[in-house]
Amino acid sequence: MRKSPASSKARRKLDQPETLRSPCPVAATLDLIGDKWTLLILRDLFAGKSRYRDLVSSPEGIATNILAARLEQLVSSGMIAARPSPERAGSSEYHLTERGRSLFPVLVAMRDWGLANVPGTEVRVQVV
Amino acid sequence: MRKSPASSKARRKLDQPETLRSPCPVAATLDLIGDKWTLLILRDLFAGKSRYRDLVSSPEGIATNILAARLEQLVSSGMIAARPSPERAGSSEYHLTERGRSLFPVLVAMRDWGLANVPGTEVRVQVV
DNA sequence: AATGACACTTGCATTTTGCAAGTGAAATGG
DNA sequence: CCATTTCACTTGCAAAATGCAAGTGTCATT
Repeated sequence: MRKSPASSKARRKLDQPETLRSPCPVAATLDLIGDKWTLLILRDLFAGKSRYRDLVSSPEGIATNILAARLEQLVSSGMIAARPSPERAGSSEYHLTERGRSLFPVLVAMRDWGLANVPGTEVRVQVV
Repeated sequence: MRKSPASSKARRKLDQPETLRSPCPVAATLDLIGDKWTLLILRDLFAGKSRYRDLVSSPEGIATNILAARLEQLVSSGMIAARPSPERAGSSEYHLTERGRSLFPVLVAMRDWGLANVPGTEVRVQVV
């Protein structure tokens, strides 16, 4: 299909802002993942999904422009990598990098808190 | 000072949206804390801060209208409680509830990830 | 060749964020 | 007691982000 979705940046700093808003590691992490969708995309990748339509079809109903933008940010920040799809020429699959995988404890902590605190939640795919 | 900052809601559901966007506990947790400021406020409360001006003066420079709005949401969702301030009549101090304290593992996981992945971050207050 | 599916992009309305100034009440100083 | 300062916000508005719905280009299928 079209050009690579990943926009490689010269001397890329893994999409952290040019200057940190503070030296706090929590703040820096939030600057990368602190929105309502990014961790859900990572959740799905942990669960084995890899194609754009897999991610779009998750139950939360992410908007396609938001998904595309988040995937680009995740590639740019080194959490995921896009690989050519074996199924469809010109298309990509998305996979977690080591850096992305290292967010697993964050996902687990959020999953556990949600299960303990929000009635009506349940784990359906036992990954996170 | 003026009326209580906490807006008590009839049959309050701890500020979870009326319907979950999915049964996923990660999604439900993100709906409560998935922005760039909420966890930083909780971080400061874990660190022992309790007054509005303490929170405003954190290094990240939160906007006052955002801080007020987040405090209201946190009270509404049961993570923190507002108590009358012993220092200043009509003013409140904010303190973590049990529910708020149970977010500690989320903060720790984010702190640890940030320290490992974002150069220039460091822990200054050894709470999270 | 026509049609359908996929991976987005686009235009625009709505919502959220955040700046800067302002407000009301309490505390402080003279 | 009055004036000033401080605190805890609120307000108005501009900018940015979000998200709906339609559209586009390419690949796969019929």
